[in-house]
Amino acid sequence: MKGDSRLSRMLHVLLHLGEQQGPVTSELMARMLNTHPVVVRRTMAGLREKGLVRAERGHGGGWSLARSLDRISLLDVYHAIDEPPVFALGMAEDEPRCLVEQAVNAALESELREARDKLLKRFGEITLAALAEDFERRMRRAARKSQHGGGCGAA
Amino acid sequence: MKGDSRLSRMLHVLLHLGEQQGPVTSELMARMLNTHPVVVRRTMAGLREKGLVRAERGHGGGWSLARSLDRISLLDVYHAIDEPPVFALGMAEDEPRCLVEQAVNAALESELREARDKLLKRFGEITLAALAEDFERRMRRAARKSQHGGGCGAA
DNA sequence: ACTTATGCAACATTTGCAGTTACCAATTGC
DNA sequence: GCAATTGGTAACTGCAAATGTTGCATAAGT
Repeated sequence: MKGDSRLSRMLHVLLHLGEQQGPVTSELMARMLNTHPVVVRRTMAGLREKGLVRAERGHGGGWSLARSLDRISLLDVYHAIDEPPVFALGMAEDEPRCLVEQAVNAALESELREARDKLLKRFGEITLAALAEDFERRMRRAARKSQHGGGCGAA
Repeated sequence: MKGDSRLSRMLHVLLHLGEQQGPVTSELMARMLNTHPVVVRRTMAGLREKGLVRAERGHGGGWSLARSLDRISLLDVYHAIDEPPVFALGMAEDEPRCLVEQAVNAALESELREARDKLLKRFGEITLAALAEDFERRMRRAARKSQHGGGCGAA
């Protein structure tokens, strides 16, 4: 595996939710993401708890946005998926007795914390509406070259 | 495990190498790192190939620095362990057909690339000698409070 | 020769995300 | 009421990467 793709996937389906109006089923989302409905529900559960989306059960049910895309930032989504580790790099021990290792940890933790803080700050400044705009640009550019619409194969 | 600890571990043992003069065996290093000699050899192999350390075989052999600590940066060590992934976050697909996903990937990749570049730039500015200085400070501070020396349990 | 080391391949273990199955709960339509 | 649809959740499997472990070959000192 190349990493935790939950953030990437949730951004993807949220943008699709922003396009379609009316609820979208986990089944359809799963086809968009090339995965399985249970994976969708599992990950979307966090977004529901944070109030980013709503889920309706039963006939005609599915997922819909609880806020407009310009009120959702990448940081909101990151929080909603439970803030998984940003870095693959880690310390050998968390509270080492060895003073050498303490010095190493202090330096690494300081750099990683700063990098993480800056990254999350940037995430906080980017809304899903901005990503949707970029998508529209790509749509228009693609439409000029070929003739088909630009959605997912599943959409 | 909380992440890839190879960078952390290599920094740790390199600082110990800087303290002791004369070769240190993988056996002893393994005790410093609470691991096994083969893990040490496996990871140190990269540093050897990059010319950061030397390994001598046979009686009285072991590992020693090929450069002084002020000529080794965190970035050098990162390169030497083969540049493992910095982030735990990744994309669902590398070359998606869906234009929505392309927009998501473009935004995420751009932010992650920038964060990585900045982090590695910082790594390039930090030498192991700087970490060793911080260790010395911790040593003196600990010596003032208690009576024992400040090395590893294994050292 | 014997002992001490590294070098290296092969295999087992662990950890976390992803995939899958199964069953329950809620809601709609007949 | 009953069947069909859809989310909620637990439990299990699959998989990839770092780590742990064993075994054996190679090199160097005594």
